[in-house]
Amino acid sequence: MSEEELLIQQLFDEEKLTDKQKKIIVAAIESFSEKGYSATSTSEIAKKAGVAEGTIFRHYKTKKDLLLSIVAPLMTKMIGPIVVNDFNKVLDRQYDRVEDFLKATIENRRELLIKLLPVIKILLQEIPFQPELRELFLEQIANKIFERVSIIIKGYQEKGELIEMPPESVARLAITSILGYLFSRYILFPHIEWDDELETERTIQFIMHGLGKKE
Amino acid sequence: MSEEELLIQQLFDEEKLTDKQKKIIVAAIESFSEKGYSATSTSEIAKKAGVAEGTIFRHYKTKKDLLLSIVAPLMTKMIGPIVVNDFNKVLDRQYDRVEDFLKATIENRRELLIKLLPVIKILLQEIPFQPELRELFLEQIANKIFERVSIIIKGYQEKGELIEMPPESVARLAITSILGYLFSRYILFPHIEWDDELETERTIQFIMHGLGKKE
Amino acid sequence: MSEEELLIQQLFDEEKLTDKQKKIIVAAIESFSEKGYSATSTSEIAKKAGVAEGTIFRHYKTKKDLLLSIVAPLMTKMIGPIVVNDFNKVLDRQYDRVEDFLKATIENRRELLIKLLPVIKILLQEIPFQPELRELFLEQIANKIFERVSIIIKGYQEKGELIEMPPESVARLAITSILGYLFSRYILFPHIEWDDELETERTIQFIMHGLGKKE
Amino acid sequence: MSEEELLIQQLFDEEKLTDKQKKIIVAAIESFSEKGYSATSTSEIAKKAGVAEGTIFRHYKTKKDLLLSIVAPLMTKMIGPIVVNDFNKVLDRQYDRVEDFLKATIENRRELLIKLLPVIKILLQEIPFQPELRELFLEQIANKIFERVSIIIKGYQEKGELIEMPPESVARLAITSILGYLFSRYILFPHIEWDDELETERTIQFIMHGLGKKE
DNA sequence: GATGAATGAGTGTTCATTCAT
DNA sequence: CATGAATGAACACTCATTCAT
Repeated sequence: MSEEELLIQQLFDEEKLTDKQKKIIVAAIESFSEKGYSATSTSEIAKKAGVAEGTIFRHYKTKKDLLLSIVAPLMTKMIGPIVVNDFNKVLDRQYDRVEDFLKATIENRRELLIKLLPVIKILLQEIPFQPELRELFLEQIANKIFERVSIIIKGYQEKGELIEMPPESVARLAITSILGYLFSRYILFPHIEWDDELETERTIQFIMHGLGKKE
Repeated sequence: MSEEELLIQQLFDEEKLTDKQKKIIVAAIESFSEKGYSATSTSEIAKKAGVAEGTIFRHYKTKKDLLLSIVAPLMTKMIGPIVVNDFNKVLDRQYDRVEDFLKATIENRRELLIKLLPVIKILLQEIPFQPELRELFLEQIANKIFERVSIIIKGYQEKGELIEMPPESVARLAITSILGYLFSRYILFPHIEWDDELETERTIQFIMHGLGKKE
Repeated sequence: MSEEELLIQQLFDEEKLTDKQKKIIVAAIESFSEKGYSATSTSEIAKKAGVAEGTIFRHYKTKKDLLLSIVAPLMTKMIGPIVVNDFNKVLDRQYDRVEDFLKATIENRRELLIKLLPVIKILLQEIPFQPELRELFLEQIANKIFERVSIIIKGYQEKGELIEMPPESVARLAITSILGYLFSRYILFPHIEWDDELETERTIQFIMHGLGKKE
Repeated sequence: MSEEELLIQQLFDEEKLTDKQKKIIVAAIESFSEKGYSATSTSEIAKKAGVAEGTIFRHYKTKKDLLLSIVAPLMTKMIGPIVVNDFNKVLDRQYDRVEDFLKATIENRRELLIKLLPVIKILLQEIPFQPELRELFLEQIANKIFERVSIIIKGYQEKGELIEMPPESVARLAITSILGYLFSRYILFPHIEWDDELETERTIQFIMHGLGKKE
């Protein structure tokens, strides 16, 4: 729980959350990611959080409000820094090769990613059904990231490190490969033993060189 | 509707479905894929199908039963043939190069895939929450496909067409790339104009050669 | 089942019952007496009887019809003979003493009573809730029996065998004692070992001499 | 209604019942005893109680819970005092003769019994179908009462007031006679005019001396 | 005569939300 | 602020009954 609380503070610290609010958020994340948003009842969240049912609605006008208040900061607070911090390093030529950039990005975000996995899962699950979420996502992620990423990609393309292909396609292929790994790893086959470092390596190798054998 | 009916017949033909049953299935697929399984009520399905609510439960004991009866045939009827028909062609050396195999597989399944997309969407959405579904999926797909695919992959690896990498990893990377494309194409950004043929080509190229530039 | 079938024939023989009808009756008796009339569904009866749901309603217009068709013959066919046969024997002075009459009546009806217990249980359970049943019961039993019994009782009273008390009260006390025994024996404490003969003896003794010690 | 409210308070006073809870209980008792537990719907109770249907389920998890919460106190609160208060008086030799004991017991409980009759009716009706009820009944009544009653009976037997017969049989005969009277009086023939005092007298006389004439 | 698909009102129960305390 | 009783619409599901086959 205290592990989760840290995550909560990382995601939600700026707005001052009361103790009860934190408990509600933690409980909601747990339930939403386990059973899905629609299949989770507010009373269940209240019970798990140890607060009265009414308390939830004092802080969040509706259930959907609660969902948004969980998922929105993920997009604004989490993705933002990645783009700004990490990408700037790339733009500052700190990584000569794409591999190194990818590796570094994944590496120093892995722990955070795993911690955030429940929230990411909620986000991915609900994006198809919540127009507000989709729009928020498109504004915050798709556009911002693609904008930045395009520059990076173009940079590497100019250096001859990446093939000529519209940056959006490059981004799509790279990102879905990484998310595909996470999906297989943590949602489809969580019970299998994974050598995470090796499999990350392979995923990066795949992104860079594909499956075809070089002769 | 008649388009959808064709799909229904393709997926469900063996069991003789009554007229009302078909209408229920069509309505359920539409609603489940639009709003999600949990957020769809049986009364809504009944209204959309133009039948009494009781009629649903005469044919499907529970709501979950209805979900399974929609999604299960997708796995047994759809994936089966792909494995058996297409893969046999590969084993029979009809495709010399992996590219050709991938292309042919995607190409002649594309229409079906698009038609089945709502059902696929339902499947992907509910797998994380329905243990029965996950198990069914693992039995029907993961195991059967990986078994077959391993042979094919090993074959190409022996021919020097594919890099040395455990077949499971190869399969995972290839498959998630394809599904990632479909997810981006039809779920995340369905409103963007896509040049499907070109993007398929790129996805295959990516799978084969990655993003790194050959010099 | 063949045991029960005999009972069915005894109760229902005159009207010619089809095979299916018999099965319905047997199933209904079993379910009604196990779970009560209201808590038993017609579909359940149909399943237990091995007939289609519609078949029940071909023979019995409504569920209540089915109930009445089970319980009514108990009153007309069962109680009738007791009154006519046995009571006539008493009137014919075949039993000098009340004890002997009671003993003989209970004795040679015991097996039948036990077999009919499920139906009796249904009758007792539903009398408070079904006005039709209550009226039928009052007409068939209360009035007919009390009429006859009054004569018998008056006879024994004149012989000085019974105390002076209005015959209705005498009848009530005697009958509830016997039914109270059956209720304790078969409904409240069926799992206890009972010495039936002894306990019947005691019940009769109680009816005749009460609990007070003669000095 | 205010009459019934008194009853409610007598049965349920210890737990503090809200106003709505009382109304629900009163309505449930009325409906259950009029139509039986299974034939009564929760919506009907809600309507009669003037509360929302959801309110019932806030206080009682299930419909059966409501039944138990009505019937259980009858056993613990009603029967308990009888056993403790009245029986102690007997043990304290306050009643020399069994008749006096029986008379006093019935007399000073009659009003309460009549008020509780609806609840008693529910109890008697549902005992055959609700295993929980039967067990509760056996624990609370059968065992506790028989234990106490045995002592009393043995006491009177030693004094030569009661015949030699196993105390359980004595208890069964006495109790079913009293209940048989109540059943005839209030359930089977409530519409007939009864001289209650006289009929109670007769029932006691019957229990003590039976129907046989002393010469 | 027998079937079982079809019905729609009704079942017990849960829901998100409100509001007096 | 926080509570939890209260709500009534909605929920998944069952019911007795009908009727075309």
